[in-house]
Amino acid sequence: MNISEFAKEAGVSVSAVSRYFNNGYLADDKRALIEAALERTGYMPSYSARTVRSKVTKLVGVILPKLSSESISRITEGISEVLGEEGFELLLVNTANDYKREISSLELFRQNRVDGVILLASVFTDLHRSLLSKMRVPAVIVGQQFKGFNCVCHNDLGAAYSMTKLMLDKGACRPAFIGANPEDKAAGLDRRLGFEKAVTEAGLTVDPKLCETAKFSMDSGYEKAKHLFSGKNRPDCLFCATDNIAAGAMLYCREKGILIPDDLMICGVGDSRMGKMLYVPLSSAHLHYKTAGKEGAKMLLSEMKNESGVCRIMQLKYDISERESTARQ
Amino acid sequence: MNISEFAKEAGVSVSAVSRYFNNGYLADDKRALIEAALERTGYMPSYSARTVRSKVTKLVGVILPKLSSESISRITEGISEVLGEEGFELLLVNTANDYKREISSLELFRQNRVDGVILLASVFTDLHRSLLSKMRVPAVIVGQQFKGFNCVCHNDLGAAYSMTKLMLDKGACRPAFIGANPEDKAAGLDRRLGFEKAVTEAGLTVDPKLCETAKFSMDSGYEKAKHLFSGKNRPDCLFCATDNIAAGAMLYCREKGILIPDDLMICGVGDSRMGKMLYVPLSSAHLHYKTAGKEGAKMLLSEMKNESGVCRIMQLKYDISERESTARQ
DNA sequence: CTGAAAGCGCTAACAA
DNA sequence: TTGTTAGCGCTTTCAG
Repeated sequence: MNISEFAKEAGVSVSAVSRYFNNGYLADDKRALIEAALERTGYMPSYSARTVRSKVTKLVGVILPKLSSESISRITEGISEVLGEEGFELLLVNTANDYKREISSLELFRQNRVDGVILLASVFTDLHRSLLSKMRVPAVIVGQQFKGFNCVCHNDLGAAYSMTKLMLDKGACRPAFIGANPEDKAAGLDRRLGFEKAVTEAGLTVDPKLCETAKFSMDSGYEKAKHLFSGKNRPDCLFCATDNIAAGAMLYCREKGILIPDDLMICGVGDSRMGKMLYVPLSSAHLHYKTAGKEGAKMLLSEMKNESGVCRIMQLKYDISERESTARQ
Repeated sequence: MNISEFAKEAGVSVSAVSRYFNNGYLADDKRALIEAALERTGYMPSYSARTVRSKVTKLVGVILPKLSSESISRITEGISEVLGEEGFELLLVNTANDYKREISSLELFRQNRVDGVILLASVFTDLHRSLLSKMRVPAVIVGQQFKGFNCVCHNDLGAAYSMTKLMLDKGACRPAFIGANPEDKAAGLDRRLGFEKAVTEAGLTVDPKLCETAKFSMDSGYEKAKHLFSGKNRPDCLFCATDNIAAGAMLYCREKGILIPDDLMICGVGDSRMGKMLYVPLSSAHLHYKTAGKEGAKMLLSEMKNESGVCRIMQLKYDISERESTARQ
C-alpha cells in the first residue's frame, strides 16, 4: 500500500497524510481519520521514498575495525546513545581490520546512504585523507588525531607517561615496554613516546632489548613477555600499551613464578573490566571510551546541523587507576 | 549531480549509466566513457532512489539490548561477517535494555528500511509476537527460542545441567545457584531448570535459601554471593548463570578468604575471556556465540532469498571448559 | 489550513 | 544491445 491508496482509504488527501507523518500542519478531524485508517491498514510510509525527496536518511555510518573489543563497544555505545536520542540510527560497518573494507565503506557512504560518518580507524593513510575530503557529509574520527579533520581522541602519550612514571617513582630502574604497531598513532606510537618520555625524564635510557611490539591480544602479550625474560637483563617494571597485552604478560609471569609487583611491576592502558579481575589487579590508565563516543556523536550532530566547516579536535583526559600490580613500597 | 546530468556529461544515455551500476549489459566503449566521466565528476548514484524502485535496501536491521557485552558483540560479529560477504550492511539498534525501544525499532523496520531483521532480545512478550508477525520482511531471533519464529539458540538447559553435574560428581552436596531474571527464558529460566535437573538427579533437593537472582553484572554477583554466605547453611558449590556473575561471586570469596575450589567450587556459563584470567580460572560452559550469529545470518539470508515460510529452530551445542575453579579431587 | 500537481533520482519495460 | 519513457512513493511548492 502506498500513500495515495492509503489516503483514499482514509478519505483524505495525499498531502494530509504526508503532513501527518511530518510537521503535522493538520486539522484534528483529518488527523483522527488518518489514525483510524492507520489502525485498520497498518500502513507505514516508505523511508527511502521520503529520502529521495528530502535528502535526509537519519542514518549515521559507523566504521570500526572490530566489534568484540571492550574499548570499541564502549565507544559505539556512547555513539548510539547520543545519536539515538536525536532519532538517528547507526549503519554499522565492521571492517574486521581489513583495510580494503575501510576504504570501500567510505565509498559506500558517498552514495547518499548516510547523513554523517564516524570513523574508528587504527591506521591512517593518504587514501583515507583523500576519501574523507571527498565526503559529501560530515565525518568525525574517534580514537585518533588526524590533522584537518574532526577528531575526538585520548591523551595516549600522557597516559603512557603517567603509568610509566608511576612505576619509576616507586624505584624501578629497568623499565620494559610491550607496545602496539606504531602505525597506529594513538595506541602504538603515542603510547611508546609516553613511555620513552618518562624513562628519559627519570634519567634512565630506553633499552631496545626491553622493547617489544605485540598484537592487540593476550596471546601476543604472553609471547612478548617470554621473549623479554629470555635475555639476561631482566626488567623490574613493564608498561604495556593495552590491558590485554598486560594480561598476557601476567599469565607468563604467573607460570614462571615471577611475582607481581615484587619482582615486576606492571601496568596497562584502558582500564578494562578484565584488568580489575586478574589474579593481581592491574594498574591502568582509565580512558573515557564511552565519553569519547558520546562527544564524537555530539560533534557530528553539530556538524550535520550547520556546515560550520571549522574542524575541531577534542582530547579527553585520562585517570590513573592504581592497583596491586604496582603496589610496591 | 543526478543520473541524467551525469549521463549527459559522459555522453551516454541514462540507461547505460544505470546498467553500468547494475547488471552491466553494456558495450565496452560506453563503459569506458562512463568510467572516464566517473573519474572526472566523482558521481555516485543515490541509494535511496534506487531503493524506491527496486525495493531492495541491502540493509539488515539488528536489534540488541546492549553493545558492551562479550557475548553480544561476538554474535554481532558473526552476523556482520556472513552478511557482509553477501553485500549487506547492518542497521544497528541498541535498545539499552529499554523495552520501548525494542518495540519502536521493530516499528521502524516496518517502514521498508531493511530487507530483514535479526533480533537479540532477552525477554519476549505478546507484543513482540504480534509485531514480528506483522513484519513484511523475514526475521530471525538469535539467543532465544520462540515458537513459531526462526531461531538460533543455545542449549542453555543442557549447559547449566552439565556444569552443575560436574560439581556434584566431584562430591559437592550443598549446591547454590545465582541466576538471572527468569523472564529471560534462555539465560534466566532454562539455566535455572538445568541446575535444578542436575540437583534433583543427584538425589539432592534444591534449597530455596541457596538460590538467588542477580542482574547481569559482576557487582550483582558479588552482592548475591554475600547474601548466600550470610545464612548458616553454607554452600559447597555454586552455579552462576553467567561468567560475569561468577566473577563477582569470586571477588566476594577472595575478600572473605573462602577458598576456591576447596571451600567452594564455582562455575559459570559463556566461557568469557575474563573467566580464564580470574585469580582462579573459571570453569564454564562454552557457548558458540559467533557461530550463533553466523547461523542466524545464514538463516536470514535463505529466508530473504525464497519466502519459504517454514520456520526453523537451530540449537547449537555447548562445550565444557573445565578449569581450576572446579578442580577438586 | 488544504489539495493538486510537479518533481526527487533512479530502474525497468518497451520499442527500436 | 540500446535509448525513451513511465513510473516507484513520497515531499513540497503553489494556488486556493
